[in-house]
Amino acid sequence: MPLSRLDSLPTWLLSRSSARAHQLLAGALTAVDSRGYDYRLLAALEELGPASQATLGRRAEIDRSDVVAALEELESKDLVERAPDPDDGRRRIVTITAAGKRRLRKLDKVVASVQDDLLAPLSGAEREELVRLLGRLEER
Amino acid sequence: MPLSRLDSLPTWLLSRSSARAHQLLAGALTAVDSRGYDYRLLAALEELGPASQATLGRRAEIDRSDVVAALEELESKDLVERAPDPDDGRRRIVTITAAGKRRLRKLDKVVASVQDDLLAPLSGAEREELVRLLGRLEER
DNA sequence: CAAATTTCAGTTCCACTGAGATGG
DNA sequence: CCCATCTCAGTGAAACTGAAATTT
Repeated sequence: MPLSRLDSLPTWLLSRSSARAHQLLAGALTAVDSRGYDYRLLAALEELGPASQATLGRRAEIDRSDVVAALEELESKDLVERAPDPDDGRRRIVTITAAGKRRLRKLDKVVASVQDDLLAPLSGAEREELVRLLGRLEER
Repeated sequence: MPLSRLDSLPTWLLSRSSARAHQLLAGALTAVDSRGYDYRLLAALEELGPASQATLGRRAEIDRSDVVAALEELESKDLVERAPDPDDGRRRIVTITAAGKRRLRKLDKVVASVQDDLLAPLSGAEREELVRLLGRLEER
């Protein structure tokens, strides 16, 4: 029997797998008292080095309003520090702390384990192919 | 240069492509005065034939509470009809109307065009492979 | 009695918009 | 004057929860 209309729709399949990924991630991250924004911001910070909130938000693809709240929480946990940029009064420069780096290491492990869960039905070659194809989708 | 941490994460790639898919779909559907729930419900209706609201909701993966509101709206546009099930007083049987079928044809075209937009960077063989891999993810 | 269906009311999360304040 | 940044307040959609009423 052929796949039904819905079950072969790429948008439907993407939505389902993304929802499942989100569910796995959210569960694993809240179990270690973090949220998805935390990992994305910390990872962006390590990649970019100290950066303005706007730059971080663009890299982590988080809305400007949400960046404010998420960084406030990270700062309250001493995972990042924020200081005014001496060269540009509009900016606040965000820096990852030592505790932030340790947290990022921890989250790296958690996130890697979620990838493994999610991709369990696929072989190594298939996982690479999936990543490649999804990456190609971003080219426009 | 290697892919950065975020850019090669399957969960991240899925989240991005799903968000883009959702954005394309929502835009295209609101342009024809529909929403995502409408298409999923109408498609499920055509696939299942007349069905109870609960059955429809399970097939279209829409929460029981949201099914009620979405069907009320479809009924107000005369795209579906609801009648009590004579054999089971708990159920309301939902049937697609002629206008509903026409709307579904229209939405099929809209949705197909969104798939094409979304998958534009991929060849035909790659599209099939992507669908196959995403389908495999559901096996657990 | 247990289980399923429909419905209502309310919550939570995410992504976003608008606007104001500050500064380049 | 215009643009970028940071912040706050609020909006809207999507997904869900709890509970009640009805019926099997």
